[in-house]
Amino acid sequence: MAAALANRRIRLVHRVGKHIVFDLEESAASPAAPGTKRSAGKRRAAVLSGSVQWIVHLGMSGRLLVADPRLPQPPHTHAVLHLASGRELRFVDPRRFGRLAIAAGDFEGPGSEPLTIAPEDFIGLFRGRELSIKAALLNQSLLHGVGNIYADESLFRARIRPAHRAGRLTREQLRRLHRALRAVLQAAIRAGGSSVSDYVDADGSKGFFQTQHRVYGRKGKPCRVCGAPIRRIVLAGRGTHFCPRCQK
DNA sequence: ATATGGCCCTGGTTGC
DNA sequence: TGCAACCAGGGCCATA
Repeated sequence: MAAALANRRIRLVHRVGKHIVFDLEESAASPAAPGTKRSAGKRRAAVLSGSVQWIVHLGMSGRLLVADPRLPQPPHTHAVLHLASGRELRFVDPRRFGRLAIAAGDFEGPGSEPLTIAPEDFIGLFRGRELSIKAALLNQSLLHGVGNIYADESLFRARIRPAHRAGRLTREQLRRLHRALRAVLQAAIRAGGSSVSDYVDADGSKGFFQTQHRVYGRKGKPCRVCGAPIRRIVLAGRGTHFCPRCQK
């Protein structure tokens, strides 16, 4: 991975599902550094030619931080990229659920993008499926980019029970869910994300969408719409929060 | 093909 | 107060 990243210019940083994608420019035929073993050159040529992407998944506790190299590296710093600016791009991840990878310039997640999928296609994703709508929302090969918080929040806003079988929802319910999911994701992005425990952006700044959560992390607290206590169950192995009165 | 559940991993919280 | 047990969760893998 280090060989694939060396001397590349970062052209663009974007997002595919939950993955952060760095598009890297082809290396400018940079001569092998003095001391580089020639024998390794041939095998690396395939990786080093053509467009390359660096793929980062933050998992639960991962952070990408741009920092002054004179600052001490925090614990659990697993990768450090030395930038031409003199600063460092650090990947820090205490729980090690994050992932780093190299792609050949064609990385795309398996699922559809919730912010751009057409309503009919969204409805079609769930047809005939017997799993819960909550589990379906978390399945990255159907939709990518939706995690536990935004699954719960969008189901609340669409007034749908998380345990409801995905394939038995009405078209109207799925249309509502599609709209709610888009609205939740857009609002969360505007707010800089949900810093429930670990998430920060590249400057170390926390997001603040967690102040707008209506069900996630509010077990036992009154529903902001009807006042009923928010319930928490486990679905698809994940904590799942909903209002027993508002969500049918 | 589809669905489910265990597992990884550490820091924060809870309970005694 | 101090320590241990427990819990959180995204994705991969084995299993049904």
